[in-house]
Amino acid sequence: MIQRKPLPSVVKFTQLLNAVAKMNHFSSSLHLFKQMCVVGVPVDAYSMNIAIKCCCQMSRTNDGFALLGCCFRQAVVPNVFTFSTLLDGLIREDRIIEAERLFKKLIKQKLCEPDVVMYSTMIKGLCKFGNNDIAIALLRLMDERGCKPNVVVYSTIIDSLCKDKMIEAAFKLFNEMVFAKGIQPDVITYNSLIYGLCNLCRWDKVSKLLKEMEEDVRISPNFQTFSILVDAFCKDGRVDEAEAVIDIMVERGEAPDIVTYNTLIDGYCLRGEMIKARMLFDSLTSKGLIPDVFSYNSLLNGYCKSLKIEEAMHMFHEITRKGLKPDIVSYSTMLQGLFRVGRCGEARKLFDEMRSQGLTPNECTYRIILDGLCNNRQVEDVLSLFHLVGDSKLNSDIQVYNILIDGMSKCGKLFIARDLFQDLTLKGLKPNVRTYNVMISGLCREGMPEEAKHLFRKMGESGCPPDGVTYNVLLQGYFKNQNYDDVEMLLQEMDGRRYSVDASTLSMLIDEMAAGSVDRSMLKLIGKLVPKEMMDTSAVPR
DNA sequence: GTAGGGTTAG
Repeated sequence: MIQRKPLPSVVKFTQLLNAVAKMNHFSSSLHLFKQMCVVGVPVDAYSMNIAIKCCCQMSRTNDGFALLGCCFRQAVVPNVFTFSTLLDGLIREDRIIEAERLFKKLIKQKLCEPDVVMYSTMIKGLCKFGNNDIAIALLRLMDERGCKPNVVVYSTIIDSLCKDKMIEAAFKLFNEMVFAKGIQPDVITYNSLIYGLCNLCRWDKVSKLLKEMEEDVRISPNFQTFSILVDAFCKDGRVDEAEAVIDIMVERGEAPDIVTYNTLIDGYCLRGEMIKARMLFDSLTSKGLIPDVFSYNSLLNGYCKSLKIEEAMHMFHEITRKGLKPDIVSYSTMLQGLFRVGRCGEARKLFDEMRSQGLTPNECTYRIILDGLCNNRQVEDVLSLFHLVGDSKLNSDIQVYNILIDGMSKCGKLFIARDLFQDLTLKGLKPNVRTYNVMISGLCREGMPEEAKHLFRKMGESGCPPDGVTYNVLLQGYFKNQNYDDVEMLLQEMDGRRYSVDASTLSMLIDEMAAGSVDRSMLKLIGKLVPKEMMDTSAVPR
């Protein structure tokens, strides 16, 4: 094109730029734009906007602003498209303050009149930063200023409310859109609502909404809708329902991809249903799909959790045989599995292999190793690793302290656990509820229920109120230390906060009742603390 | 005869 004389029109060039950009080849598109400038194509706002868009999409919004400068020099007048693109770029880069500043400046200096797209972009930015209320205020404002909100504007806010689990507010806005404004929802609006409902496990409402979609001839569930459902069902452990959704996808020609199947495989693995997981995995190739590292990682995790370490190891080697490369997750999963069955030597060898493959342990790998060593009572190794890592980012993690405090007290090194508990505050870390729980459990284990009680009382004041686990741990500690005087008060407090006893506490309580250490007057209270599921005797043969 | 905004997932 650039060799033709005369040069093709800027429109022809712009079509090319746009086509390349639409294929996500932003740097190529930008390169073409630069060449256009060099050969003297008279660039206009259209082509300029595509070039700016390319910069923004590559998270180089500053370069986009530089191009805006070029606009002014070449007497190309930026328009509402230009500014919307830049505004979107800032928001993509989480530069919300600058985005707000730009938006206000555009209005104040009348550089352009915001249209519905610009408002929706700004609203998206506000939502992204948790300002749903301000986003709604802007929705009202645009309406007042004579710019009619459309389905995109509403859907943006509805989606954000759904993500923040504010489902009632989302439906309020949805009803306003449909009934007060007469704006028809589309499949994206529905997908956001379905996602929100799934997240809250409101399955009855989900199916109601799906029916509503089916009845509306203009809208039908799409690939995304089904993906949301598969994912949500799996997360809630309802893997069979997820599989049914996949069957519907196949029927409807919305071919599930490898990611969809991986979700399902992972769902089975998390439930320990390894036979089903494996069958599904083995059936992938016949469906024309090739397992990726994620597929393997789910299986590794499943086999390791089911303590089928040989099978896990076999699949691990299979990754390389299939021409894939095990990633940090594959290695970390295998390490966890090996530690779990006490094969520390092999774990060490695998760790070295991992490093020789150029993989760097991440926070998760580090925690797995610390936890694994603790559980295998390798106290010296744990401590030397911890000190070796020193004051780095890896050790600025409350979870690391939780593992170590728990590990040390379980290995009979309560004094180390206590020191760690002291030290973490010095590092600017805040103990979370798990930190307190492991520390309280440790103190009870070593016969110090008074100190445990003291810590327990301190939790509320420290802005970290005890949870159900804390109560269970402390209750068990009181019995273990024959500290019967405090039991009743603790039980009453549990009842007041609607916490219940867990299975191990319950079995301990039963033993204590049999031994006569629980006063009969407490039986009613204890009864209230036993969750209904545990009372279910239908599974117990008579 | 060309440009900008909203949904899922490891």
